[in-house]
Amino acid sequence: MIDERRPDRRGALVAAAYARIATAGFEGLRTRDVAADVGVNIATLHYYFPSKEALIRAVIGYAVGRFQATMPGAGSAVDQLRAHLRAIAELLRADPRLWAVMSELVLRAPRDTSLADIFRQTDGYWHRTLAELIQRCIDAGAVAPDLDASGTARLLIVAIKGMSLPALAGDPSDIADQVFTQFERLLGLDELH
Amino acid sequence: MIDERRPDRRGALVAAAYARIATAGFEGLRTRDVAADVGVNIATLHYYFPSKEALIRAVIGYAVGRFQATMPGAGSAVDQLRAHLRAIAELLRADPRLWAVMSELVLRAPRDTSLADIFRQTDGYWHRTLAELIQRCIDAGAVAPDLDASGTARLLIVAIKGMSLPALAGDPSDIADQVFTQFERLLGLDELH
Amino acid sequence: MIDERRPDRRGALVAAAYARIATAGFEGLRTRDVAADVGVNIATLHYYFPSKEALIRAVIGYAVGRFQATMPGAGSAVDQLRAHLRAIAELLRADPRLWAVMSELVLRAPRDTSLADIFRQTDGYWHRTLAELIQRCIDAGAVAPDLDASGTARLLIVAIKGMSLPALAGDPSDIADQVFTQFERLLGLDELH
Amino acid sequence: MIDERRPDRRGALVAAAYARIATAGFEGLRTRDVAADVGVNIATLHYYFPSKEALIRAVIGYAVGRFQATMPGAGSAVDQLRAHLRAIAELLRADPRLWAVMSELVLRAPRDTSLADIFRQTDGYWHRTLAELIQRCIDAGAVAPDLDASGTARLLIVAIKGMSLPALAGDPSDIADQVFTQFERLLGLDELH
DNA sequence: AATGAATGAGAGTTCATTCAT
DNA sequence: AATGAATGAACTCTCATTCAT
Repeated sequence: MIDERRPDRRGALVAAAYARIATAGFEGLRTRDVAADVGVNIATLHYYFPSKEALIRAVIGYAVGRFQATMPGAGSAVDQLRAHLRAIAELLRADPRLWAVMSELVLRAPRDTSLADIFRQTDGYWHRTLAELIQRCIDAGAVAPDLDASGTARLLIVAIKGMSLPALAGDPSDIADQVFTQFERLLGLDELH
Repeated sequence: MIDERRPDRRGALVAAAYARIATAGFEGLRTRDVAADVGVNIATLHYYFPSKEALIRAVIGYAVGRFQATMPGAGSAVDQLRAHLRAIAELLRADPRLWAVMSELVLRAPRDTSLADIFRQTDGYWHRTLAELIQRCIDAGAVAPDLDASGTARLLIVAIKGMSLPALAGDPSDIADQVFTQFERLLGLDELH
Repeated sequence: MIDERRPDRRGALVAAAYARIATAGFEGLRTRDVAADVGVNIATLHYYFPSKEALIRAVIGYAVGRFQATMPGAGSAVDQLRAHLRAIAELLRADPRLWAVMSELVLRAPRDTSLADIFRQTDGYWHRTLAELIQRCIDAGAVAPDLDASGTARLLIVAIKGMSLPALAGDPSDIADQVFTQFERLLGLDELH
Repeated sequence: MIDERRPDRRGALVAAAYARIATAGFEGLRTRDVAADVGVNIATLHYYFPSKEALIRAVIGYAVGRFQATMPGAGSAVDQLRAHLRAIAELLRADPRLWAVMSELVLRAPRDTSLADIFRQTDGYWHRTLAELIQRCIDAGAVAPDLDASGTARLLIVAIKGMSLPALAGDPSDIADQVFTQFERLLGLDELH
C-alpha cells in the first residue's frame, strides 16, 4: 500500500528525466539537473537508480508504455483503424514531449541493443497490426480494394514517425491535420478525426 | 587554389566529425576522437576550428549542402518530380550516414537557433517547391486531379523524414521500396524509380 | 545476561567486519557490506556502532584479544616457551584470517594513535615475556648458554610477524614448518611441535 | 633526449604517490592529493596515467625495482651473502618509506593478481638465491655445516619481512641491530655489518 | 530494536580548450 | 602549420552518516 502523503520519488525522477530528455536530448541529460528538478540530492537519485543508465531504462519503459497504449484495441476493423489513428493524432497534440523523447530513443537505438530490441518488436507489431487491420477493411469493402495493405501500413508508419520529428517550418498541428487528411483520402475513409 | 600535395586537414576533420556523428550521434561526438581519426593532434583541430561548435557548424553546412543537391532542377514538372524522388531514393540507398546525420540535426534544431533557421528555410523551400511541382503536374494532367498539392507535399516530406530514421524492424531498402511504390500510387505516376 | 534466543547483533557485526578486513583489507571495508553480511540494515549497524571507527575499534579489541590468548601461562619456563610457540603455530594454521587482520592493523598503527598504543604495549610485553622466558631456559640449562635472550626474542618476534604476512611463494604451512624447525635448532630445544 | 629545464612530471607524480602510500597507505591514497603534492591539476595526473590503477602500477614498479637492486651480485658466496644482508640493513636505515610501501604492497597482493605474480616471482627468486648462497657458504666451510640452507633462508626472509613492518615498541634501528646480530650468530659469520 | 529514505562531502574520471614551443 | 603538456569545470558515482518512523 502506498502512503499518499509520501512523494513518489521514483516516479518523480523518471518524470523529470523524461522532461529533460524531451527538452535537452540525451546529449543534455545530466543527473544533477534531474535530481535538482525533483528537489533531491544527487545521491538520492542513485538511491533509486543505481546508475544513469538505469534511470534511462526507466524513462524508456515509461515512454514506450505510453506509446503502446495507442495500439488498436477491440471493435470492427474500421473502428479500430479509426481509433488508432485518432489516438495517435490526439497523443501528438496532447503530449509533444512524448514524440521528442521517442525520436531521441529511435536515434539512440542503433547504439543500444536492448533499445533496438524494443523498437524491433514494437515496430514489427505495429506494422503487422496495421497491415492486418487495413486488409480487413479492404475485405469489408470499407477502403479502396486496390490498396496494398502492407505498403500502406508502411507509409502510415513512416509518415507518423516523420511527423513526430520536431517540425520547424509551419505549425505542427496544421501539418498533422494535413497529413491525417491525406491518410483519409488514401484509405478512402471519411471522418478520421 | 588548393595545393593538392598538402592534405586538406579542414575537410578531413569535417568528414571525420560527420562520420562520428553518423555512428555515435551528437551524444557521442568527441573532438579527440575526430582528431585521432584524422591522425592529428587535438590542438590541430582547434587550429582549424576555434571550438567544437564551429566544427559542428561545418558539418551542418556539409550535410545540408549534400541534401540540398537533391532539390529539383530543370525540366518539365513531371520530370522534375520524378527526378527529385529518384534522387532522394538514390541518396537514401547510397549514403545512409547522411540520413543519420540529418536526423541528429533535426533533433538538435529545437535547441540550436541557427540550425532551426536552416531547417525552417530548407523545409519551407522544400514544401513550397514540392507543392508547386505537384500542382503543375495536376495542371498538366499527369497526376490525379482531385489531389491536394500542399497536403500531398506534406505527406511526402514527413514520410521521407520518417524513412530517414534508423529502421529497426525490416530491411531499410525494402521499406523504402514499399514507400516509394505508395508514392507512385498516390500520385498516379508510373515508373518512379 | 544474554538472551540466547535473540541474535547477538553486535558480535555478528564485529565478526562480519573482521572477515571483511581479512579478505578485503581496510581499503576495502564498507559498512554497507558488513551490514549486508549480517542481514541487517545499514542504519542498524549505526545503532550498535556510532561510527565506522567505533566498529573498527571493536574489531581491534576482538583480534588483539585472540592474539593475547597465546601469551604464555603457567608451568616451567621450558614448558611455557614450548606452549607459546606451539600456540602461535596452531593459531597460524587454524585461523589465517587473524594474521591477515593483525597485519592490516600493524600497517594502520602508524596513523592511528590508539592502535599504536595497543601495539606498543602488546609488543613490549611480548618481547619482555619472551626474553625473560628464554633467559630462564638458559638459566635452567635447557637452551644454549651463549644465547642472547633479548636478541633471540626479537628474532622470534619479527620472524613470526614476517610469517603472518601473506605468503605468495610456496605453501604457507611448509614455510611455517621450516621456520619453526629453525626456532628449535636456534634454541636447542627438541620437539617444539 | 630529456630537456632538463622541463620538470619530470611523470616521475614526480610517481614519487608523490609513493610518499603518500608510505604515510597514508593505499587506504588513504587520493589522486587529488598526489596532484596537489606535485603542484599540478588533477587532470594533468590523468594525462600521464589513464587511471589511479595505472599510477599505482608505476609506484609498484618503482618500489619493486629499488628492492630488487639489493639482490646479490658478484663475488664469493660469503661476500655476496654479507653484501646482501648489509644492503638490506642499509636500505632499512636509509629509506624506511620503501618498507612501508613494500608492506602495503604485500598486504594488497592477495587481492591483486598482477601484484601477487610479482611477489611470487621475487620471493621465489629471493629464497632460491639465498638458499644457494648459504649452501655454498657451508660447502666453503664458512658457516656451520649442520645448517639447513633452505630453512635458514626462509628464516632470514620472514625475519626481514617482519622487520619491515612498522615497529612500534622500541627503536627500529635497535631492533634491526639485534636481529642482524642474531643472523651473524645463526650463520656463524662475523662482521656482518 | 530496527529500518527506508535521504544526504553532504568527496571520490575518480572526462573533455573542450589553451598555450608555449 | 602543428604539437605535447596542462588545465578548469563538470561529470557520474560512492559512502558514512542521519533521521523520522
